[in-house]
Amino acid sequence: MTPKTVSRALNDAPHVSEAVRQKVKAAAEELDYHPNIAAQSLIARRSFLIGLTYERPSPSYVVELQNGALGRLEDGRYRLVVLPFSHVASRPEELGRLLLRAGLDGILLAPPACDQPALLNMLERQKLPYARITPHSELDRGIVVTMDETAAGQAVAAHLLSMGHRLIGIVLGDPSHAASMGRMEGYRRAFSELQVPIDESLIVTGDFTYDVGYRVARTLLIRSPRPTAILAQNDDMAVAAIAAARDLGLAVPHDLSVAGFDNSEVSRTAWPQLTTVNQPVRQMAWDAADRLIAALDGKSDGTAPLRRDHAHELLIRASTAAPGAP
Amino acid sequence: MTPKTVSRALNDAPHVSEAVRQKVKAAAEELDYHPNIAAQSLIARRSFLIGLTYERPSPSYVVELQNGALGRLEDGRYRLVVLPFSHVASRPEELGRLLLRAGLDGILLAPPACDQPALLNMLERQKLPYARITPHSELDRGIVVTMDETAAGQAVAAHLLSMGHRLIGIVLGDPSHAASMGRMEGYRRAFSELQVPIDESLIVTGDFTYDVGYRVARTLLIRSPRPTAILAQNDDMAVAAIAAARDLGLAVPHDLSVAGFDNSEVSRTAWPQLTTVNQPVRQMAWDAADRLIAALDGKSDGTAPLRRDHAHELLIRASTAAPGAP
DNA sequence: TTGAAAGCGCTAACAC
DNA sequence: GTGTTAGCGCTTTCAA
Repeated sequence: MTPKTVSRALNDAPHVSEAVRQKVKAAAEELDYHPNIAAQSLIARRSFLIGLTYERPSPSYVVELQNGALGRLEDGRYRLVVLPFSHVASRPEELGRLLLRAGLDGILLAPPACDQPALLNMLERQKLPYARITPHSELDRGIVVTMDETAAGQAVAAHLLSMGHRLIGIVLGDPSHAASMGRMEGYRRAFSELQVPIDESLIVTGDFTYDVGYRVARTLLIRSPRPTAILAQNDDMAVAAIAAARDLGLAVPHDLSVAGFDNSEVSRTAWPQLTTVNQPVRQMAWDAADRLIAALDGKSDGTAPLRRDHAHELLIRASTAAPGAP
Repeated sequence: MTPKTVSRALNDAPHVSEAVRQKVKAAAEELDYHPNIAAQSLIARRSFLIGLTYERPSPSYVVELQNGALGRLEDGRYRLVVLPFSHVASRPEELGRLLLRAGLDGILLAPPACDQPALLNMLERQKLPYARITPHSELDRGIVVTMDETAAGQAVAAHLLSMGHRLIGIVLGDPSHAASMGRMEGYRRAFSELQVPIDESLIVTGDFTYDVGYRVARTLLIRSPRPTAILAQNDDMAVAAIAAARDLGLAVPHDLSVAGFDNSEVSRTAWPQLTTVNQPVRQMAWDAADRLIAALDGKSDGTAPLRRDHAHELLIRASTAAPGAP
């Protein structure tokens, strides 16, 4: 019984008698033997490691992202390495070096890293395959999984307008996330469709966090005339807007309607429950992992499109109503 | 210039002239050369991979855990592999096999995996080092980072009792998490210290999730006499209790005080903000990673205790008040 | 169906 | 300070 025979038996390779295979497997089990992955990787020229890069957004987003990817990886052949990285926009090469040094077979890029051309250039130069989750620029580059943010933004803005709101405060997210601009563009379309002018002074900038969201929402609510609705670019800021309203003695949705974005956990546990947009993060992450792995395994049939769009879903809940509604 | 010289230069090993070292590094930079980690691992007999295992609890807990560990790993030498696993209690050997096959150097175990003796046995048999985060049994086994759940439970229960509550509903978490029992024990101590009897019929069992929390909290609130306060074993269930109260027309904290556990994001964004207990998850995860790595690098000085306790912190916020307070 | 030899990319140990 | 040799644990030839 030579090493090679054992190798064949354990890997279910052909040219081994069934009897030998059984005996080898039994012995391996008995001895708690596990092949050395480093040695296998050295030969295969693969690490069986997939990276996931994102930038400190809300916990629920991160977990959805991870669970989506892990769902696809669950046969255990590939392992998921998490590589969060802050301030990508100001130092894309640094992230690139980190990723290239991590010995990955492929990488899943969430916003805003997926929108850094300098980073994509580095990865391509080193032939490190990547899949981009909801990028907003260069949509033809690499494997892309998207949701039409503009259409989603338009849907939620149209919802508020259709209920009669005209003075609508807008709380933008971090401007370095392209999602922010895409959603804003959707708002503009909804307004222009109804020929309602946008009051630019009612647009304020947050950074997707609760604390900053609270502050900027408050500035909107102490204005006169006061907006009757607030469009927040994510749920955390929308919840913050509700808190700011409450602290000013305003009732939601009677005095103020609030809509969020993301359908995060907090949008359901908030009170009133948030009207928001569901971004199928989990499915998109699964899809991205699926196609990245297909590419790594050489199984992409070449005919599959590189880009795939997932649908958004407007979830109308209790935080929005007609102005002054009971 | 032989391979070995290059190796020495790149690894900042001694016995290389500074001139050569510079030249080698410049060339490596120029060629985007990165050493093959698999080959290095094969020699070093280390993968430089740390695993993190947990069971689908709240997103904020998971992210705190990861960020704590990643904070310690940030020099990039070690990488973090996430390995969530459901229903550990019913199949610990399956998780053990997964971990042993993942080629890890060490593993961070969060609840409830950290409390599975069968799992610990497997890891020890294979000499896979581990660190346990807030275990509740066999506290002398391996590297342990804990918080005294009983003391924390006692603190929060004492808080409610001291405000005059006597009819207190208790919403337990998943009984397979030992934390649940530890916290309950703390509640009992607080009651017995004041010689207040516990009404066992006011104890209900949830599973740490919002949805089940809502259901069981509701059963408490439609009882007569109705409890004046609810002790929930985590924040998600506490928020659910608030929602159930609201849906029954009860005001918090006027008609019902609610206290949670965990100081999760939702405890701050809820309304009213939750009285809760801060578990320093992030610091504990950092500490666990720190000591695991010290052990892997052979740098544990042998004098450091294997177990380290972190302090809890009772956060009194707006969801608790004296019974009937305005 | 099985085995022997060679080598994946790197570095420890030992010359020089 | 630098080079040579050997080998980490596994699998791919190719031969038996």
